[in-house]
Amino acid sequence: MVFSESLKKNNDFRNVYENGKSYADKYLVMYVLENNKNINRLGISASKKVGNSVVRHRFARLVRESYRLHENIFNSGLDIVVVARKSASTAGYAEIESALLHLSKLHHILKIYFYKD
RNA sequence: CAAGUGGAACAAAUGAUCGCGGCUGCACAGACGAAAGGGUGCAGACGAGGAAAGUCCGGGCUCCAUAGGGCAGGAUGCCGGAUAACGUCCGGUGGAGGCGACUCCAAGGCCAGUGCAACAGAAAUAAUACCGCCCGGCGUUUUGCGAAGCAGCGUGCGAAGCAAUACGCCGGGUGAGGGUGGAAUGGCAGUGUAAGAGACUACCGCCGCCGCGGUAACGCGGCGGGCUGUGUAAACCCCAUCCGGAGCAAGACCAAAUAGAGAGCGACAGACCGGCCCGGUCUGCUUUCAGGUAGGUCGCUGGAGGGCUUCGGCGACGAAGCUCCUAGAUAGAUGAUCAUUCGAGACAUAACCCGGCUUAUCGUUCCGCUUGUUUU
RNA sequence: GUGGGUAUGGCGCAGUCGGCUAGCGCGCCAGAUUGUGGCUCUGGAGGCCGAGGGUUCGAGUCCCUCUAUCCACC
Repeated sequence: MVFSESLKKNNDFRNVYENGKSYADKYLVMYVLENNKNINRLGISASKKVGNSVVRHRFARLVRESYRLHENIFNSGLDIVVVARKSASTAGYAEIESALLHLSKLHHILKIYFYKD
């Protein structure tokens, strides 16, 4: 990913949870906070309640792939945390991708020309 | 062909594009960082499992502790072997199930001791009390006989007595009959007896001794004892064997920071001692050392490793030769899209490494064996 | 990675050394009381003790495997 890196520290996650804004739908919860840098940082979280290791890893890959393929239309300078809900355990790529883009629109973090389509 | 049984292997496949991880090679910049270290691009081959899971056992490895021995605690538990080790595996013994192939068994010791055995039952381990059965004595009831006697005259009544019967009491014999229980003094049949009893006898069981076979567990045979309560040790316990503790966030190295120690500097600044200078102390500056946080590196994958052949062994396994090398992340790499095929793809993601066990699981293929049916 | 706890009526908890039909409080239902409701009194229903095996004559209790959940330490 060219413009982004991943969110690593527990303190970073904590900061986004406490100070960021959140929207949610059936599959995902998305927290967003401006980080005053010129890159985005993406954090993915899935608790043990969602499923076993295979399910959680697959969720993380689907989110990462969805973000990677649409990276160029995101605004920069954001910390984004995506949390899995329980129904995400059975979701495929198409559902996760549409959910991610839908929540991004609600956050107004996509570049302007995307909305003209 | 059907049903079954034991074992082994595989775990959707192929192609294209984009993307991820470390490795190798080449190129670029020598930017980032105090240092340790590292960056970017291109190419190449490689990149999770049979259980990677649960963390139930065992070992390697690392650090700590440790003269030697014992106690406590824990684990294991038929015998022999395999192994680095095991609670695993192999072979055998005994028992249970199945027509069979075959499967299953925490399978040492309740004649070392202690504890427990509700309810039911006469009684739950202490001995025989209770009931029963048998014998004898006494008393009473009923029936029969009935000398004397009475009525009376081919008979009837009938005290004592005798016999039988039933009940009660006393004394003795007997030993499992009491049907309740998971378990009742070995079982069953007969002899025997007043009634009975291993009291005696045959068979089976049990215990002891001897012989033979086997490394052993144990098996087979013979002789003897008439014979001792049962269950529970996944109750305490006894016996035998084994076990030091912690865990890769182990541990080692580099090392900003921040405590600390030493040396140097009076060139500079401040404070204190002092009337002032010199001098001294503290802060300071430079430097060395110790220390180890953030961060980084190693540990980190070539190993009790896999495959094939030969040899030894019933086998687990061992030996020799040839050959192969196939993840190593550190917030944690396998995904997305398209196309084709089939039966429409289960369970489930390495985290120091191995050997097992247990549990989950869509299916596919192969081999051995058993039983039944049909055909020849 | 290591170690430990809990699971019992709808809820919160007892259940001893294995032994009779598993108890307690709150709640629920019915009745009594009251003009009505509450309080009170009386009676009642509701459990296969997380799941599956095993040991035992007998298991909520003992042993094994599994499931869920909670906690502690590095």
